[in-house]
Amino acid sequence: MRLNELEKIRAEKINAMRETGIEPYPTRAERTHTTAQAKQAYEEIEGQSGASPLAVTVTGRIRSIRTMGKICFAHIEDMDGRLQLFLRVNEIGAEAMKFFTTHYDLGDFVQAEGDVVRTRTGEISLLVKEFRMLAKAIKPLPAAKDEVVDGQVVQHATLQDPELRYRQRYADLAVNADVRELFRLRSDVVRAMRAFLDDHGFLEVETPILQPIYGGAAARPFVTHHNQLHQDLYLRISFELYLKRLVVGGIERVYEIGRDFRNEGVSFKHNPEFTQMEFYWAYADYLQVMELTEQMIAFIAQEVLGTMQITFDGHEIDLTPPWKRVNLREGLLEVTGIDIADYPDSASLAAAMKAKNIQADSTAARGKLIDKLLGDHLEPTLIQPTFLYDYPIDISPLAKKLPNDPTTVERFEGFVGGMELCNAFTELNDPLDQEERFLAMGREYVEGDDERHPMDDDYLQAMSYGMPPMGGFGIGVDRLVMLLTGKRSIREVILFPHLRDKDRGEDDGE
RNA sequence: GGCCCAUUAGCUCAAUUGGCAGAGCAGCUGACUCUUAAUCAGCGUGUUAUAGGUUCGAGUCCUAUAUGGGUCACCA
Repeated sequence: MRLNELEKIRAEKINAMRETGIEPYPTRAERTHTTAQAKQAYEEIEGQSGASPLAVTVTGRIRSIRTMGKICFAHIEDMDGRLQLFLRVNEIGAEAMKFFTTHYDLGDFVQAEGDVVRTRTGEISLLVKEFRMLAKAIKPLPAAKDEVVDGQVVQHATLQDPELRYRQRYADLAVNADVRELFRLRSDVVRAMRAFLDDHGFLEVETPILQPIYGGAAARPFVTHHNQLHQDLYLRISFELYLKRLVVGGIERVYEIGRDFRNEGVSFKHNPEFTQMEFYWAYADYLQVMELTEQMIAFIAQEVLGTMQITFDGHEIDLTPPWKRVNLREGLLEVTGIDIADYPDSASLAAAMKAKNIQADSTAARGKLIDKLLGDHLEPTLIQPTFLYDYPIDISPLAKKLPNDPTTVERFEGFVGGMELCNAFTELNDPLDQEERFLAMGREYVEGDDERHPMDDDYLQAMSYGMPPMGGFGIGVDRLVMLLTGKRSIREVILFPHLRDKDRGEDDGE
């Protein structure tokens, strides 16, 4: 390990401690109270006359030290918060005081035992009788200093460099309490989502991440290889086809929360691996799924934030159901003046778009053009929660056609804050129709669009055994967390977002 | 992948038309028995991302590279 000047000084303290017979990395620690428990316990007995002193043992990381000759104040931080340690020569002796001030640094993990007291300025503190090093830090944490003004923590210097924050998330978490809070909230979101689905009779399952045939979404997969089986495998791009197999098997309400992998561009809203939740609901259609969706999101917001009013990207957003419902064709007509029903093929649609000065690739499929219109012109306007419904069939190969319109499928997407949040449809359960769609996809696949669906014979076989009508749903959990925390970058809500490898760069000819 | 911006001390940031690289925090030395961004006195810790180039002289100008950020393309 290469050490800089600061680190050498700390490493030297480790040696000095060992020389006096003190182990700076002891095997065990003791704790009777967290910092918050200690404070709470003290407040409960504080007023009582004749109460005996509250003796506690706490543990945590040293976040501040203020030495004042024969006394010393230091804050330690644990997962619950902070507690001030109050060391006095009167209490521990000059030798122990000297040892503390010369061997203990910011960032060290310590254990301290003593009585909880209130200092003259009113802060509940631990009057230390015994203290012990639990783990000596060699590297100084990135400087972070804050003060509490009117109950608000004001940060004066923090770790801000995004690269360092993402690559060394441990340091980010250690010094930025709001980051810890965000990931606690993320955990709350997932827990609330799970509770909602469990309460509605859904069974949580786990399906393969390594798949011989990928499918369920239009995305390029990661490829890997099983050595002993001499078999290429794909990291899943969605759970869809496996979860629907389970509905064939009789699991009428099923969901999975897990990781999807897509071998595509990285951006502020795309990470190569991201957390997805999908559920499938037998005997329901997309309208019922729509209702359940708005209830679920509202429930999660209420559970996690205590409100359905959120602020995202400067917009006040109200998640209270029911959400606005807009027919895709009508929505596009309103913002672009183009009625896609008037243009049944891609050539005429592309021409209509060009007539409106909208860039259009006339060789693209009609569905792709509609998707582009949607993404460029409609999506950014959908700030308040909105369901867009009824999508063109050619970008929805797993969704069921409208009973009276074979060009359109029963599909909706939910948008909030100008961002796509979820996607759902009435699932196609006709195996012959599905085979035709696969074949059509296969043709496009061969023609070079490597994001199209390969044929999945086993999935067709499953459907051939009989698949009940059902509604299906998928939501990007990371995006939901972005929405609920007001973060514009997906990297802020993923603990270890993907970053380029810093140590390479020479030998991988791009 | 294209374009734009950034990269200076452990952290946050300065540095005039190209002219000796410097502040706060933390760190080191000392003082201080109720501090809390503690205070006071002293100490500046650096391959200015990397490799070249222009120049008497480069943190500053030019080229390339790396990483990050933004944006466009891409993206159910």
